[in-house]
Amino acid sequence: MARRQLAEHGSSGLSLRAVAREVGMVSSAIYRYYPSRDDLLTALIIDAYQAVGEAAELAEAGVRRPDHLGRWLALTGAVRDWASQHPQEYALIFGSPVPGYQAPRDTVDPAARIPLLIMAILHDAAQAGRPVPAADRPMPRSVRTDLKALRGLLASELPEHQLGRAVMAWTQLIGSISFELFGHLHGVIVDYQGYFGYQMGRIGHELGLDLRPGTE
Amino acid sequence: MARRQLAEHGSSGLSLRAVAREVGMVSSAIYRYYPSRDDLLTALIIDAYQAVGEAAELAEAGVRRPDHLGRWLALTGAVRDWASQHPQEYALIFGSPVPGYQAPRDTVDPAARIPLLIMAILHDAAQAGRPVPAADRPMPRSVRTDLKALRGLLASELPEHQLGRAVMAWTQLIGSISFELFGHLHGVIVDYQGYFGYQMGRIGHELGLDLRPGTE
DNA sequence: TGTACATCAGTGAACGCGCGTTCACTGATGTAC
DNA sequence: TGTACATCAGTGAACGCGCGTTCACTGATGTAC
Repeated sequence: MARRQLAEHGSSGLSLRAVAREVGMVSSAIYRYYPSRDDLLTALIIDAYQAVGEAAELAEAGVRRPDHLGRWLALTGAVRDWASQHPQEYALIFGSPVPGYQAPRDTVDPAARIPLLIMAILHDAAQAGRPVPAADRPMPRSVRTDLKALRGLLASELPEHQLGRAVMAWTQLIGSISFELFGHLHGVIVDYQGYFGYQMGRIGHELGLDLRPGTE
Repeated sequence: MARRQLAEHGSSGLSLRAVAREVGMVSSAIYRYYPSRDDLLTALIIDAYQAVGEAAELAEAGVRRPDHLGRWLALTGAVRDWASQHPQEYALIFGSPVPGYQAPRDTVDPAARIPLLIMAILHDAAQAGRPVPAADRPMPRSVRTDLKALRGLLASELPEHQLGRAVMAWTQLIGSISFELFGHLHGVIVDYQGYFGYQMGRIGHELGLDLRPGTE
């Protein structure tokens, strides 16, 4: 019961007592469900990753499969929307790490949901015959090694420089949302949504998602 | 005295009592220098912005003026170095906002130091005859308006799309450092420094900092 | 169908801790005559 | 050169608060016979 309530409610404050308050229980009752604060925190973090991942997947799934740029834009827009609707949960997963808390392995898979979705779009684009933009500059050997390992992990066929672009795109997506949410563009950008869309369009362009298929 | 000690010491913990401990005073002594925790926090934030700004300026100033890409790489490398040497201070200014704290106007100027330096590099590059990359996609009217206002503020002559790229580059710089520092690339990237340099090189390339002068 | 007991979900008081803030104070340093 | 007083930098005890955690408990629900 309370577990479901927790899952539905989400966390607006991240202390054990705040969570208890939110679900209308006394703080000690939480210990019926989680052995300690850190375990509660882990559950909240996993919940948040799943929630944002689901939002992204849902939006992305609503776009025609061959429209790869559209899928990228839907995904990124959904992440931004989710973040602005759940700023506390967003900060919990993408803000400063909680001091003294070490994330366990269980958080890894949920955290990978969105990056995997991005990779899937790039994969589909290549599969559909969309040319992968050429490498525009030399990549250091060590970076190539890291990205080769990643490619093995994903069983992907994309070239390293395209995987590098994907990791950059994922970094930029979260970096951009954090900058907006944490107020670093205050006084510079007024139409955040417009600026975000423009940015993500440019990144999608760099990923080659708007290139005509079969032009390689 | 204690003020200087504070300035030299920096903040490794951000609570008033932690700062007092660090400078070897009793917590109440802090009130001799700052009327409240929020004022202390403001001072620490300004200090941190100035410190990272100074590190960036110093590194950038060490590069030959015509080497615009080198200046960008020096600047970004210095910010990353500073961040990894002062993770707490970095999180204070670029991590999740402190709950209940509202940054006053005094933080605006120090916070603008690095973005202004980035703009200066782009300005110098254009001045030196380096062609500014053409706009590659249409920019929404609202974004154009925001960037025009920014251009007025800076008394700059750069075209809007180049200013947009500059804001993106600034966002990417901090986004990339945060991703590394907050552990989001754990297990994916091993050689963080190499990957960071590669990334910043690509961004400098997109800014046109490696284009031959006079080729426009 | 009724009684006896076990399981379960949650309560409420208490603990020790670090926090921001206040207040009366102490003792060293500087200034006036 | 010596005394009297003001200023200053920092001390130490105390406050109320929210935190994570413990513990003995209560009362509702489920199961056995």
